[in-house]
Amino acid sequence: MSNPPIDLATLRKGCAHCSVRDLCLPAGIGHGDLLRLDEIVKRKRPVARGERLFHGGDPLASVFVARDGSFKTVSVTEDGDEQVVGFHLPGELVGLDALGTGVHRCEAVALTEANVCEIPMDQLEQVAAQLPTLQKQLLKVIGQSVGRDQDHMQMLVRKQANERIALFLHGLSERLVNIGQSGSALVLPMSREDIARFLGLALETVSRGFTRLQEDGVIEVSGRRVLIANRAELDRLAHGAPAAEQRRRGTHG
Amino acid sequence: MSNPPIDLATLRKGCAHCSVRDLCLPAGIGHGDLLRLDEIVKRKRPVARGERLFHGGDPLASVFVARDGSFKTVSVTEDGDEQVVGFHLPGELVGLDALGTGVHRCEAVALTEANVCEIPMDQLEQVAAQLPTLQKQLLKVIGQSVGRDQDHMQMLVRKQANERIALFLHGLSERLVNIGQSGSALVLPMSREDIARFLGLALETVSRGFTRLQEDGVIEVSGRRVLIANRAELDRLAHGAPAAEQRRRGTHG
DNA sequence: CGGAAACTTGACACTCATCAAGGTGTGTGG
DNA sequence: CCACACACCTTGATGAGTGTCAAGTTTCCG
Repeated sequence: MSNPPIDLATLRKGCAHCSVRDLCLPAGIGHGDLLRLDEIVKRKRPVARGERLFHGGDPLASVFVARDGSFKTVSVTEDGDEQVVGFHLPGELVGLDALGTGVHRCEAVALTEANVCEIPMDQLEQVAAQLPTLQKQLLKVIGQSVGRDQDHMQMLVRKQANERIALFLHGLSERLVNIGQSGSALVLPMSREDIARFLGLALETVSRGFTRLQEDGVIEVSGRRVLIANRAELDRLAHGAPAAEQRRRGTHG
Repeated sequence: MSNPPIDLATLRKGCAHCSVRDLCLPAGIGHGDLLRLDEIVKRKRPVARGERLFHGGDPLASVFVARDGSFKTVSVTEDGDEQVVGFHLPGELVGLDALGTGVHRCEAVALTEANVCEIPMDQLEQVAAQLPTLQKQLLKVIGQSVGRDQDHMQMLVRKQANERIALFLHGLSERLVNIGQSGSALVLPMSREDIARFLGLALETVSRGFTRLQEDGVIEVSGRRVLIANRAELDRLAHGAPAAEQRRRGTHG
């Protein structure tokens, strides 16, 4: 259990120097007030792949944000199979599922090694009550989380598997751009099975969908590496249009 | 456009006398503070079936709560077809979809004639900043809304249409009990088509699902009137078990 | 290098979307 | 009060899409 020096350096850095500060709770908060927030943020040592931030049934104690790395939240049914409720990139709050009842209904699992901030909920509420800009920003990031959930539903109501997959890649790419990463050369942090459980599909269907998109020249896939070769076409597919190939032949107009 | 006297009487009543006060924003707020909240709540004249509280693209001005009656929120794709994002019963906040961006991504349509409260967002934030219990309750009702969205996803990932339908009835019944209505003799405020667009199914599939549940003795259906005849069986179906009939014969153990 | 996990591909059955027609109920106007 | 129109719901037939089972292949990590 040795701490590599890089950790200590990272741990010392406050929100002011964080790469996702403009997306996260600190966004729009003045320098002085930021220190108030900084005080209650716990910067934890790296979390290993597969580790959990909380389990289903845990009482809501803190919300979490990854500075880097990503998470999935899964809800485990009594029969033991997992549903993936969401994927969380850096800057996106994790743990809001417990806001309603005070008890987590999901568990948050690290998809990669990750550095996270932990923010105790009671302290967050206290500070938010004193800093109107923080309160406003808190509502905003919660709202963004609601927006992602609705995007998720938009995928799930699509009846065609390929539409769901296209929409998934489309949205993920968009979110990666938001945090300053490439939107066309992705490395998926999650497995095909995770994607399947996120999209309500069989994992084989996801695999076939990726293959199909590659055959159609929309993406290039190599395991978890995905290159978006034809963004316009991906967008079209995501919005429910049939593949371009078919459009020319059949459904013209 | 005459105002029947019953309206005036209703309009005068504040949160303190509202039937859903324990579920809505006033929950847990002391009598004195409640008056502060009451001041910013606008109680509007009844909304007719089919009327909209806001449209997609509208800037977030207010959030709404029905005192009675129900709403759906739908997101309209560019191709013009609707997806039903949620159903909203009395006491459940409507309009939170705009929290993230400040712009509504859905539109809220009255399913029945309804009486609603309108709460201007800027004033709500101001008052919440001054009343910690209100801030806390606001987060809670938002969290409950997030929870309902996750319930919605739980339906959508189910691969069997009948599971989705069973889960839908199960959840709706539960919510009706919450607002003091019968959980076994429901009158659905929404059409089969609305349900279909909510569940990601064809409307015919929903209709057949209802028929099937009736044949199996789980419910009794007559148009929008639904009687839950065998709650245990409904719960079982909702949780992914095969129908009891089949269980005895085939999948024993 | 070996083993396990992750991913791909194939074959087949079954569910469900779709198209089409008929039935039920409700409200409006004669 | 009846008749008509319209929206809503049910039912049937059929084919396409996808889940499932079953091998294989690749990648990753120890």
